[in-house]
Amino acid sequence: MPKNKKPAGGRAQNFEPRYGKKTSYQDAKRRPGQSSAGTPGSKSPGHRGYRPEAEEAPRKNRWNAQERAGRDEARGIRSQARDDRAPRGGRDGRDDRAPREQRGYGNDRRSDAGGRRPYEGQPRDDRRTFGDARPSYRDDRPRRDDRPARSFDDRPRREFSDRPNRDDRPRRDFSDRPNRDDRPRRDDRPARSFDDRPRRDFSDRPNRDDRPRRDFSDRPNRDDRPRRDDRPARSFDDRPRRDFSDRPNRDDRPRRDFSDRPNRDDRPRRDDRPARSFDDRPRRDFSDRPNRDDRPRRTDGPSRSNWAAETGAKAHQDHVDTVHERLQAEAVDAASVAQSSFSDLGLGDNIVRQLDALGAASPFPIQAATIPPILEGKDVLARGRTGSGKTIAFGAPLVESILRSQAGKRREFGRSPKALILAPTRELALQIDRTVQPIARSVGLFTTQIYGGVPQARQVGALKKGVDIIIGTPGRIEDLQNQGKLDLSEVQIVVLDEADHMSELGFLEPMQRILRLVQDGAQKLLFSATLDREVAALVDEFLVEPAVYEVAGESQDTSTIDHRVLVLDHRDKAEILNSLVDRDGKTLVFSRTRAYAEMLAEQFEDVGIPAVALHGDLNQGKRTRNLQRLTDGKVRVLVATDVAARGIHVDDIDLVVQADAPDEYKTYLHRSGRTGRAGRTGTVVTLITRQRRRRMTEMLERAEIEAPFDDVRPGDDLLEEVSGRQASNVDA
DNA sequence: AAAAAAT
Repeated sequence: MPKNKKPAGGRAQNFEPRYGKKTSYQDAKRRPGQSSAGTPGSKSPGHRGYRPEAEEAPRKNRWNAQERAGRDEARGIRSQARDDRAPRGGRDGRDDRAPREQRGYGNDRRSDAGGRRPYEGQPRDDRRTFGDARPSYRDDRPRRDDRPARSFDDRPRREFSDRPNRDDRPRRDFSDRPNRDDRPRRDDRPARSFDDRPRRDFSDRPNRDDRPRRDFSDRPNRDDRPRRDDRPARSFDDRPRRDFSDRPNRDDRPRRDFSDRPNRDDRPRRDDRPARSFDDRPRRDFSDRPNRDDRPRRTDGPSRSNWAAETGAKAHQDHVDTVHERLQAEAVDAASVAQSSFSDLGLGDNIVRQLDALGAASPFPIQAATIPPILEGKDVLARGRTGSGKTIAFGAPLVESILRSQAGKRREFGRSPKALILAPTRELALQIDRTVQPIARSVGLFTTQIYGGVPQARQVGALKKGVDIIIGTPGRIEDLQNQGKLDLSEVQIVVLDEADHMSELGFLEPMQRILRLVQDGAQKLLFSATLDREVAALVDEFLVEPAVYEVAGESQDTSTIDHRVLVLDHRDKAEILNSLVDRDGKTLVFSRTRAYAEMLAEQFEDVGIPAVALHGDLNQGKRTRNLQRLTDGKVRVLVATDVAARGIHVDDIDLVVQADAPDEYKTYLHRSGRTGRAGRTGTVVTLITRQRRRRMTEMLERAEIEAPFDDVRPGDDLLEEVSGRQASNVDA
């Protein structure tokens, strides 16, 4: 077998080599089921918080050298795959190209056929070494197999990002970049901030007001749209069919949602529609389920509000208003909870102090709403707008509850976890841990992260010592559970962050398997900014009389986000993207595919805009590092797939660019929610081609977002205006 | 299409 074999079913776009991969030699030494903790590399530490510093120092250089070699190798592979790409120095290397003004990428590139790659190549002499000198890594790389103690597998990869001696390293990626320091416009530009902008600029835009709404008025098939009834359930495309197909009494419903809604066009009715479609439904989901009533636990709380129950329908009919179905929720009036403190809500002093240290001095509305019922032990569904503070809303009461349940008990070595927090991406799991861990530590509880893409040893080691709260992603949690290294039987509280996403195809079944492993009486908490009927499959099986909460009056039009849609010709897209991200603030660019995300990051680099990518084809170390570089401000542009759409919090992202429009309104809401967090302002720009206007309009309707559409060409002042730069010849 | 376990 060739040593350099590729995975049989490997992905076409493997941008990163897998360092942690075991050789067949090592695999043969290890028996299935045998812990890897006994292998030489892991040194199974004897206590939590073990830092292998003694042997780490010498190892570090070796690993870094290897990493560099691997990265260069990856670059070689990549440029071979796209050998017509303009080659130049590596992303981390010195940039010896001409100054950016001479390179230019503005209107002068209009003639460029295709417009995708504005820069045709300079000679790739700065990379020649990789082509010839690479065989030592690629073909006969003896060091990989011969080294006895493979340190990569068991080392905690993530420590590289926060290692103190990282800053001391001489190889600084950005400090010696000429084009970064030289850019004068960056520092000189006067107050690029959004505050002095006239806020809503669409109102006085001539071309907008004058437009006679041509898109809709003269479209024949929109006014008399007969196709609507013929079309096979158009708006359910993005929802999992399973909810409807296998429910017996659902099939009987005469598709009321669409057949009796003829007047979508002249919808003034929207606001006066009294009760959203849930009230007339027979509440079949819960009342007649046999396994629900039989369950013995927590049926003692009669005051509990039911989901989809009459209690929820009272005060917020005016704003419970989406095109899509929503869960009926008990709205919490922000004003009514404004006076409460975390102490009032039932949290202990240590936790309150820690929350204060985390910057949460007083509870946000969603926190005030959910903390008391969670402390009471209720199953809770909560919908809180992006950036509204959901992590603390479940994290703090979870810690308090576990603390109370453990009161008087000593922390035993090897105890099984008592709480489980599940997230759809590793980055989100990490981020949740960064909030929950300090809260837990403040009362002497321990958390650990259980997610894939990193060696298991450290995670297993933590579990062996005993952990109270687990935060992770489904795959690795199931994996360790199957290996017998993780016992979920004592879990008392399970949190599903981004619960609607976790109920989608592909996630649902792992979630069901995991939830079946925890004790029947465990408390379940489901959180998401877009909580909807999609969670029904999980709610029906696992939740008992859940209370549903949302914050009253919290709709998208009260948010602090400006939404824009730019209509462009496809051939102009690359150039327009370049000018959109050429700005001072942090910009997050979304693409639909990993390959396009990677390509865009390179494209931006090629025009002198430092950018990194975040997607599932990168190894976890690179994912974590690239996200951190945006957080640190070492790079201002991150191009990501929807791996970054949900939950990820980076301070001060003030522009989100959707290079590919999302297909689903919920995706739009989550991507948009990476900006405008905690009351800050932000702009979301979506690029579409002309033929997509109608789809885009419909999606925005579902999202309840108003956004002006503007035709745009490269060089238009509108681009600078949208990206927050001062337009030269536009009078404010 | 992406994400989530390695292999």
